[in-house]
Amino acid sequence: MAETWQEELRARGYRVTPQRQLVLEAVTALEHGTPEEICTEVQRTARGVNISTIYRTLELLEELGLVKHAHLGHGPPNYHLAEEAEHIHLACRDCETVTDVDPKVAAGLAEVLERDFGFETDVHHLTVFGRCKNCRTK
Amino acid sequence: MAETWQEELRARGYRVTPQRQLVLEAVTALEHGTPEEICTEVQRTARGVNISTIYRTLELLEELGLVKHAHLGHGPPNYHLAEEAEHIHLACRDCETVTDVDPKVAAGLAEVLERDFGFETDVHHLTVFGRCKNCRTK
DNA sequence: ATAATTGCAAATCGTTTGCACTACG
DNA sequence: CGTAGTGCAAACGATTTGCAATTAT
Repeated sequence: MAETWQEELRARGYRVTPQRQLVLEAVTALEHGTPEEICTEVQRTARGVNISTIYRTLELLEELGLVKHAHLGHGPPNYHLAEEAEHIHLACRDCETVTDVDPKVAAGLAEVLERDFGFETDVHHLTVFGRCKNCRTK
Repeated sequence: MAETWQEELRARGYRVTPQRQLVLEAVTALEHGTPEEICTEVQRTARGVNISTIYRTLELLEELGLVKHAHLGHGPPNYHLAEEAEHIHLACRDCETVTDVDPKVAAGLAEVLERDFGFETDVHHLTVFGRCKNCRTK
């Protein structure tokens, strides 16, 4: 970890602001958060922060490769740290919870798609919809 | 084909309207259409049809099990006939095209998720993001 | 006839943008 | 000090809703 993200920001001519720190902390804390949820989390410590700043900051952090997002069903996108991006999402259609699982489980799929269709799979962006263990046993 | 969808509609107390016929035809014709696209297609034969009717009708047709939808990236959802739902989507992040492939390719994945996580995979709802053959060779 | 369905316009939700003001470097 | 970043309010695109007029049964 030679370079902190703050240095990385400055090196690219961006500035380190409290808002940006807070957004990154919120993404870390929430693990899977929508812009709205991240905004609420940020506002717990800094009431004045505007939702548009959240959007702009998430875009920036994603450009820097610090966070990533995935689309889980209808709703707004879901942000998480890039480091923790190495997983695929299991989205339950009933209880709406998201479970992270090792991308290994999709290795076979990716291989077939590569071989048969020349398709390069974006594994970390993969979301599998279905029903989780809990909801099935009800 | 003992029961037509028209009979099915009436049996449930719904009515068969030209709008509903047209929406179903449009979904059939487009294969993968957003509400907006379906609306445009419908309006080719019936100018007056309102977009809100399209939404209401798609919801109804989905409830009846005639059509299904999937979420492909950011944009609006994508509707297709339920009969043709037996495929998974490969969504290219560059050219935005969608390729349908046999759900068999995901059989292994579904099996692992079932065994290791008790998760029931909604195979027809599966969308794999990545880059298609075409875009990769550019 | 009469209840379901539609068209329309307004409301809503998530997201983006223009701009004057603020604050990082 | 100068420019990047912010808050705010207004614009935006997709979707939903209330309601009066229309239409399938």
